[in-house]
Amino acid sequence: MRQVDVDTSVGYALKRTATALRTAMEASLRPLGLSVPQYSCLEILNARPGISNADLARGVFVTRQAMHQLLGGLQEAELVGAGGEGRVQRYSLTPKGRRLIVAASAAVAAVEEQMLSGLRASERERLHSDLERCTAALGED
Amino acid sequence: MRQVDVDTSVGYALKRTATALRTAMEASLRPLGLSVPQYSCLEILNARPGISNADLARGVFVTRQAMHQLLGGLQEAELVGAGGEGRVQRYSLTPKGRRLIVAASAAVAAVEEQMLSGLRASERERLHSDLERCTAALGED
DNA sequence: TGCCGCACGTCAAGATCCTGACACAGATGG
DNA sequence: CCATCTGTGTCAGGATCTTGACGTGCGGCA
Repeated sequence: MRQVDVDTSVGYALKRTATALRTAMEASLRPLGLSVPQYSCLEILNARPGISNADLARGVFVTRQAMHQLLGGLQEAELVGAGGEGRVQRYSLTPKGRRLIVAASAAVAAVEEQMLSGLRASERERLHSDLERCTAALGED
Repeated sequence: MRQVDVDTSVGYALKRTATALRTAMEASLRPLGLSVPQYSCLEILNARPGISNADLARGVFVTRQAMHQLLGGLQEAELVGAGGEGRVQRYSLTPKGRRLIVAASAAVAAVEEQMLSGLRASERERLHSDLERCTAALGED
């Protein structure tokens, strides 16, 4: 029976890296008054305006309920606006939100650049490709 | 100013993979009655018997308080035992805990094998190396 | 047309984790 | 020898996320 070794396990390395990245992102976003889920929400909202609550939740990897109250806070801060015609509310960034996401995205890009500072461009693409292959392999139930 | 693109960002790919791995691990460990933090705790406890609460917390990437009540549940289930001489309690696996971690570790190893099924051995080592380089690059404040 | 499945939004409750705080043991340095 | 500091265990309190459930609208299909 195969076992798991903490030192050689790719899964543990993945968790370590993900945790370090999240910690660095939190520190980077704190001056802007944003948490990581809030930033993720704004980022996706910037890329896909008019998205619904449920689709947004899937993009940030949280439940619809969590996204719901997350959006409540962002609307309170006047960073996102809700404009829906039917039953489903469609959200988009306010001008204030658009200004903030530019700075936040740059801050996160700097963190990501620091994380990848030891890798060349070809190695970065290789890492990205490997990660997506792993995600795809886990997706097949 | 550089921005973040959801499709090409290594950070997002990292988050997607880590989330997929955690979800698969939860499904794999549920039949054994273990959550992911509980499994992580047992795994580290198996590798380093007699470890303290604080060291354990650092290994699982949670706070000491969270680890404290996590250990409470594991002691309730008689999977770990506490034997301390001084002020610091030293924890280790019970025979029951040792039996369970063997099965749990095998289940998690199977999930990890599925995740890496599309990569050859050399590619796996390469991925592991790249991830550790990223972690190291983020560690330098 | 009418029915049924499905996804969405939303409310309530519970669990998990974190922040803040306090007391205490052991190491360090005057 | 004593003061100080760091690390640890522990106790609330609060914030965040999840699970579970309910009502509603929308689209496929007989």
